Amino acid sequence: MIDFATQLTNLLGPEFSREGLDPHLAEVRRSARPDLGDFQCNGALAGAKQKGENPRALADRLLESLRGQALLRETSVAGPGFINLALSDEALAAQANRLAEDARSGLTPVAQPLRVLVDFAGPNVAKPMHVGHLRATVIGDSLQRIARALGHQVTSDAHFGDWGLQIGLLIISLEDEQPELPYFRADYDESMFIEEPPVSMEDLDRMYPAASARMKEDVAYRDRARKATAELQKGRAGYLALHKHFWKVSKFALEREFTALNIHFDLWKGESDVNYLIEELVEKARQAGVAVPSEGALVIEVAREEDKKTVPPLLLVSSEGSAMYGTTDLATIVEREREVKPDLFLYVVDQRQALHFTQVFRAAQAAGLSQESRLEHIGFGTMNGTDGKPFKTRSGGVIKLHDLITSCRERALEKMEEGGYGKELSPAEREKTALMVGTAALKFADLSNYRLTDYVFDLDRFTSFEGKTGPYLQFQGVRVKSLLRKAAEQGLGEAPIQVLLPEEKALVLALDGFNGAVHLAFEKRAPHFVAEHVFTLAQAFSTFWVASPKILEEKDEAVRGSRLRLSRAVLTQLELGLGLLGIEIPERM
RNA sequence: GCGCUGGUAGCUCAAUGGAUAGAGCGUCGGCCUCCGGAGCCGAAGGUUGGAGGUUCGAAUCCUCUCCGGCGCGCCA
Repeated sequence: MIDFATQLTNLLGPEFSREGLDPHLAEVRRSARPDLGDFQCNGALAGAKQKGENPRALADRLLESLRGQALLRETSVAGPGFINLALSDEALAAQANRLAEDARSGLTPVAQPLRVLVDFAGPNVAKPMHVGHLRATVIGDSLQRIARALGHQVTSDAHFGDWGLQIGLLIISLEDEQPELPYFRADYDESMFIEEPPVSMEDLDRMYPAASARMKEDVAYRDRARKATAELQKGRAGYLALHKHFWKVSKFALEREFTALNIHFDLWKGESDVNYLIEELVEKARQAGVAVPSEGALVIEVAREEDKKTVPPLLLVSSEGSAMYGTTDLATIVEREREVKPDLFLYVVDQRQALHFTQVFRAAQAAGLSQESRLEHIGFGTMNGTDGKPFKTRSGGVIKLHDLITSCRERALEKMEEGGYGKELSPAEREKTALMVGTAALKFADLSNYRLTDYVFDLDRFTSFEGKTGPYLQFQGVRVKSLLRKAAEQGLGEAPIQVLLPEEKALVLALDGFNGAVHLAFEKRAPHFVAEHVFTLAQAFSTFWVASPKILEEKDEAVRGSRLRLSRAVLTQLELGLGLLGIEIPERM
């Protein structure tokens, strides 16, 4: 099925072409003036400008052959040359029924599916996920869901940060704590491997910040860490064994969070997985003259004449001989080009790393590893506390994602109990629902903001069951589920949708906007368009709900059946739309 | 210093160069013999940070400027 905006655009397109104008000018959108029409087209204004004629006259000619179209009840030209289009009742009803029958709720796949690689979350070894990871995770997951829904072939990768200096730091930190471990022996070999990990996640969490802080003041310590890093990368067996331990311990802890958030990755590749490619990568770049020595290191120059800013070179090999952040990113591109062959790479990473990605993408182009045009950095702003500053605990520490999820879940449970809802649920179900509601609060709050803006985290506001929140949207879904459940119990069936009330018309038009919202969200790589749509839909439903009270008691079977079918269509779209944001609707709450 | 971002209602945020800039919260006023009222309807509240410019038309594009956040070679 095709949404109204597209149908109308397709109708007007040939008319613009006939006038010798670009059919793109025919783009039709929802009207800003519902009193004048359901949809509008502004193309006559720009078109008349090109032709040097009166826009109203042009608009009139464009509309001539549209008269008598079954789709339209009325067409008119207003103001300087706005084209207003009003839909016929028949068209509205027909579209409503098509939407209700469509399991995809009107969502159409893209004409040209792409292989899309989504790199997001980027959790690190030894560092529990904190609030900073929330946005990357939630936005990245939503983008992968949206891309899949549109028919793209998506591969998602957590891109585990398990390489580089942080591992070197952990190694020397552990060496100081437990020098007796076999992994530090120069003659270590695999037969000495001990299955039991030498550290717990708590140990890593304690060691890393301490070592990181010490490195900043203690130059000798930093050099030791860098040396350990270089040795690890060169394949020192004992260090590789430690790396394996760190990796396993960290991944186990991280998966707990991803499971709670209902987030899935196709790949859980780490930076260490591309280490085998680095030597060849560096050698080729050096031979091709792309990589050049500079201040003792090996770099790829990426500055360009047209740059307004100075773009520093990408550091390929440090003076210590170790691969850097950008190096592993380049190697990762090589591996992805070989194994996934993406048409599009999306890197969902904090906006503060924009410069880094500029460097990597240019270097990838320069070294012939990929095409810059296919590499995209999807940046995002930070999550701040109610004081407007980056979100911190009272003592000034970083809040762990796990604790954040826990407090959302607990608050959701409190709200449910406060309102006396969910009483019929078993304690286990209630806990499960509370987690669903809590994560919905967290995700919707994040995804309803445009990704590049910073936003203020306010637990009370986000977990509120009223207003523009995840729980409110779930609640609307729960209401419909309850209605449909009762209808089924009473043996009340559906019937073709009739659009009788203005609230029903508004609801059908809202439903019809889903397809456009999802496509726009992917084009802009901005899930908030979906969030916005779902909220608009929920509001339209609520208005309809009040305008057509007691559907179950409606005596007219056709009217009752129509409203039940319309309600079910709403539920389908709410579930799909919220699903694109990674939010589930419980049966009861 | 250079660059990237953001600045919209009291607060938190939307708005693919289009008509009268919209929501949520808060405030004020309505609607409960209600399928889940955690809802709905209405009102007040704006020189879109400021100044120029482009355009038939600017929150949106350009220039300058003020304020906040951030980034600028051996961390990731």
